[in-house]
Amino acid sequence: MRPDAWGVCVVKASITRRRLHPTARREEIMAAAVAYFAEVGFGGSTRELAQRAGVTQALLYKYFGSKAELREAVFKRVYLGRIAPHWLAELRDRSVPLRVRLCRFYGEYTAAIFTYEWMRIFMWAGLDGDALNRRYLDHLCDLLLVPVQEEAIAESRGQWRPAIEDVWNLHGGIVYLGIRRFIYRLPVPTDVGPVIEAAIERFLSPMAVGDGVSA
Amino acid sequence: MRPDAWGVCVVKASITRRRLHPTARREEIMAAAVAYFAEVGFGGSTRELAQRAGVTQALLYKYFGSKAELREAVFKRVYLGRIAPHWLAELRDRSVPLRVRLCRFYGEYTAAIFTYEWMRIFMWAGLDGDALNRRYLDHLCDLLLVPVQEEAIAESRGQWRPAIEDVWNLHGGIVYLGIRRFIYRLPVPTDVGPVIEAAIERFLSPMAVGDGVSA
DNA sequence: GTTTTTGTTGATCGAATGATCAACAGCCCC
DNA sequence: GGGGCTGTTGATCATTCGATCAACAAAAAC
Repeated sequence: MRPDAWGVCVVKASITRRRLHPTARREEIMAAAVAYFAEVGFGGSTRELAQRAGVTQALLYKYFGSKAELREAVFKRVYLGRIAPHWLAELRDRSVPLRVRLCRFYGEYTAAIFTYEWMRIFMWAGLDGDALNRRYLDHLCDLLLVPVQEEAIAESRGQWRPAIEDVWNLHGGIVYLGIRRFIYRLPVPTDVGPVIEAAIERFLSPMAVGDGVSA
Repeated sequence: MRPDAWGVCVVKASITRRRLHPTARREEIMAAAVAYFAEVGFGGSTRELAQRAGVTQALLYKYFGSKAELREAVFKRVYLGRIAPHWLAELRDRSVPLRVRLCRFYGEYTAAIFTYEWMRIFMWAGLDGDALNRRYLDHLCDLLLVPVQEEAIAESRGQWRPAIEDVWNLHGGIVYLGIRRFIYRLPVPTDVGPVIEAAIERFLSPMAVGDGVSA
């Protein structure tokens, strides 16, 4: 392991020993931890993590009191600030057709969460029964899915009243693209835009029925 | 642990020591393994598994050569025979409206896979990068999703040609119900039937456009 | 250049893990 | 009811795990 550090000089193995500012070192460890735990889950060993971070295993405990603490830090890093504040405002902007609003929102949302790290850590955490996971989805529902539901009712002038489960179905169908790609490692279209737009079109299809008659 | 075995008589702890037929014992271990690994993943210890199965840890190795072998047996148990052969025939039966066929199929399909064990073991295996996982989904796509696509084209007399990604979107939206319930442990409707029917209705909505004109 | 500070390491501990083996004991057969 | 087959157990081994600590050395302060 780390064959590059064992090139010519075999005597002094600690060539690369560098002293970093605690903030920078902590950042390096965090980055390695996110990548490592995303790959193998939180059952991964602190030793291999340390090796990937280019430090000793003992050093991890100078920055994180325990493995659980490191795990929590990884969660916070992955979850925090993942929901952009302007998404709600965009979803509520009734000067724009709902179809366009939804396409924009899910374009940005999938751009934010369709990453190897986010998708997998979220799933590992879900299986582990972590509370942060549930809290994130509850928050997502209250903050974004319910507004989608309300905007659909508003745009159809009350003629179409989708259940929240219909919005979850739209959401799930889209998120499942990321699950197929990053969890199951199946091939999915590189550009998910058209697929998402088609899904949104179908989601809004009940609106066209009442709309055509009333106009 | 096993407090019931330590009731009055403390001297002889092996009261419950029973000799079972190898087939029966193997079955007991398998059942315990499916339940245990579904809960905690394959990182769970053989000792706790043995405890739940009511046997010693050493006995596991009389029935399975290694933990990996036991794991494979659990996979096979969970995957094998999960896709009912008559589903394809039902999906192909053009004497029944496609909407009805899809509702019946996904009613039976979700009844088959929306279990704690199947959902979670499938997800653990997916994150672990197991090949069986990918093979199952490839098989599912070829055997059932492509037929759904073809039947949609046929029923619309070629007027609507959904992409396979549209079928995946339908599928994902439905499966996501099980993910929310068994992976994220979120509340979902006890009767998912109406939700699924609504999703199928939206999936088929493009058909209504061309259909009304041509008739 | 010397001293001080502190980021970093190698060694190590106790607990838990997968796996093995001789010894035990329940069940079948005569 | 007494052997004998074999399902089952307790003890044990070698690793690996998370976590700790004194000792080292690179950067900062003077």
